[in-house]
Amino acid sequence: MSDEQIRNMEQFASVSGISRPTVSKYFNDPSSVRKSTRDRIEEALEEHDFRPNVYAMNQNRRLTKTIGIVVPYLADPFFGEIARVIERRCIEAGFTPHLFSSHGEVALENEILDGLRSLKPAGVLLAPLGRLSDKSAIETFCKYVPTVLFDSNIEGMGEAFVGSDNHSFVSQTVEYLSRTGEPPCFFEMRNPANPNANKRRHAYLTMMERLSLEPNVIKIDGEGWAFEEIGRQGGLKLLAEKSLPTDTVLCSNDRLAIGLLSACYEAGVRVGRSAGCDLRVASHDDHPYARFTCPPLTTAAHDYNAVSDQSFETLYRLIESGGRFDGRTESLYPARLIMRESA
Amino acid sequence: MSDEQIRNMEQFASVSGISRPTVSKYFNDPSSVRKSTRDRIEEALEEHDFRPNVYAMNQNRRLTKTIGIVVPYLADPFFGEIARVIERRCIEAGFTPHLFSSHGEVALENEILDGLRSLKPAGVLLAPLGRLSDKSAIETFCKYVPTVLFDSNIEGMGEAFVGSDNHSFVSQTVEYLSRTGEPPCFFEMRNPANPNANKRRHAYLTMMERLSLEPNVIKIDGEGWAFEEIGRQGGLKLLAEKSLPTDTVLCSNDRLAIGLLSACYEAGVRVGRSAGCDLRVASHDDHPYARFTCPPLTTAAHDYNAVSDQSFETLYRLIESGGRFDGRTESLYPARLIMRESA
DNA sequence: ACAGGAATTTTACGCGCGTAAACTTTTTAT
DNA sequence: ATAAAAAGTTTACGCGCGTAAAATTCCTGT
Repeated sequence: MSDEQIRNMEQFASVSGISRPTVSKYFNDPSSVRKSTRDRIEEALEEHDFRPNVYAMNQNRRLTKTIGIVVPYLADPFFGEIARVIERRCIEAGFTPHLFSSHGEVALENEILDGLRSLKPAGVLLAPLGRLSDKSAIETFCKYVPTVLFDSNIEGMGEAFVGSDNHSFVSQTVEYLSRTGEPPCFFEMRNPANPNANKRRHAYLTMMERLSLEPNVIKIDGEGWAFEEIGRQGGLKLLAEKSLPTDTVLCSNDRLAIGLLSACYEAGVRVGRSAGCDLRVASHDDHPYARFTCPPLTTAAHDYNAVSDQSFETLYRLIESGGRFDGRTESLYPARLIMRESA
Repeated sequence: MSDEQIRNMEQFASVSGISRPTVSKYFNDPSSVRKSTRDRIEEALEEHDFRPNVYAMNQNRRLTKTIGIVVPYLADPFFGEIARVIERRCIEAGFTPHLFSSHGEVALENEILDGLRSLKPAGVLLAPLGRLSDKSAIETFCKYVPTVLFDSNIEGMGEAFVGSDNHSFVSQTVEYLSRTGEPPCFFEMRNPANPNANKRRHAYLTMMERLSLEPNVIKIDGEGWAFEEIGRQGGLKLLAEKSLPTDTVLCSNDRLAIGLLSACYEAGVRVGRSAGCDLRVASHDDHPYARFTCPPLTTAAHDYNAVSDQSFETLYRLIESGGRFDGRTESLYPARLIMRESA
């Protein structure tokens, strides 16, 4: 590596013996220049390790190579994992991902969207807060920025939605549970923030009807994103009151189930499907910690990779199409039942 | 809000009746202009909602208002939580935080640092991977960018380090455990990625010696960041071989402990401090899930807020000081023992 | 009312690169 | 070999804002 510092593309172009506009083309898309020139540039690149100024690059470009990724709550390992896979796809495709977390707050979600607009990203992958989201803020945002929603759907927002097929999740768990024991009651938050929760309740009710079983929805109190604690408190209350209607509980999501299992342990209720157990608990999501609960949690797993890949692919097509699709598409991925000890 | 779109600061300045350089000053630091002008600008701002072009702003600035935050593994809720608090501090202080996760990979850590350099951030808060980190890459990075290390220390790197006092963590748990029952053995990974792990082992050995007790370090196999699974496999092996030397296990960190508790449950080993239990398990970190394990985990808690605040404060002072401190400082925060059921 | 300093305006330049147009060279196809 | 097409070069302009210097206006205290 040479000692003299290259300060701008002009200087770099001259030391590499190529004109600046061509070098500019190269950095925009290496495959857009002839192989022989590409080689010369890359040779010079190893010599002088020059990187074009990000700000100057993007300031006067029609479209940046930036992709925004917004998740509602990054302390949830589920989103940590999704973000990881999506980031990787972006980088592989030559984009620069920018990751944001709303941390469960509408104000922050709006701030992020605001800031994102001034980043002028090529596109945005948005997993909104859900019920709490400021619909009109998101709608306005989507008007200016090509956006694909994922994980949680808000009707009509964004050019497409990619998520999991909640009916597939619930139908598998309900079918399995009612086939192998008492039919499940459904354990959820009274005012779920996430729209998936509503879809899951509906799917539960539909499935129970189809199986000619009596549905039973248990709604527990609590607000916010501390689902485990909410599940735990709700569980403790139910167990103390002995008001569980069946010996089989299907939780809306794994984080609630983690709290419920903790409550069961504390209350001395044995959870599991083997003989001598008092209660079966199952759930949905296959949270990264679901396999470490006591007992390990039977759950319906997301196809993390499929959702991540499809989210990015859809956004990529959207960007290529100039930011608009003809119609809003929804891609839903089915679940895979993961049988563990809890049910 | 007016219908005519403001395209640049020039136009905004004219509609607000202020000169462009003054408007520029305002956006750089609102308190740097007279209150009367500030009011006029903010009035116009409500009318036309103009935001200066980020790229043009930063391109020709001595110092951007960007702060980079790098964590080793974002799917770990511990870092999710820390990132949340730090991001908030940055925003409050008028900076724009950019969050990155190395996802446990050196190559990615290096890429992030590379990309960060071209972002020309005012400063960076870096929680390195640790043992796996490319020391020379980090050293080079720190030469160009004012950097404060946090969570995991690499000797001599960065202008300062802010983290937890591992001795405080371990001394409290060891003291408590040996006072209330059999002295603990120490449960850790054979090749821990995180330097805190080494400090904790040393602290354990020191404490045991001080208490005139026989130390016993158990090293389990496994690589990577799937600590829970590593802890679980290690635990299953130990329990099957019945090779645990004492009935009290102190884990290096909570994620290992979560795995170990899962193994205990599977093996039918009753964990807890009450009568009739086979094993006591304690640990360090107060992971967000530690209170939901079965039984809830006795652990030594980080002062999350103090570490986050101090990290940001230190970086802020560093930026104000022009990017260099006279000497490298290390701020260590003590732990708080959290007694739960597991020990 | 006035001096003195602070704040603002004017003027002017440059940052580093995208991009367009016209021209020249190289490659590909006939 | 020759024309057509593709790729590269030259030249030139502009993006939106930071920033510096000089001129002007404003505010504060007396």
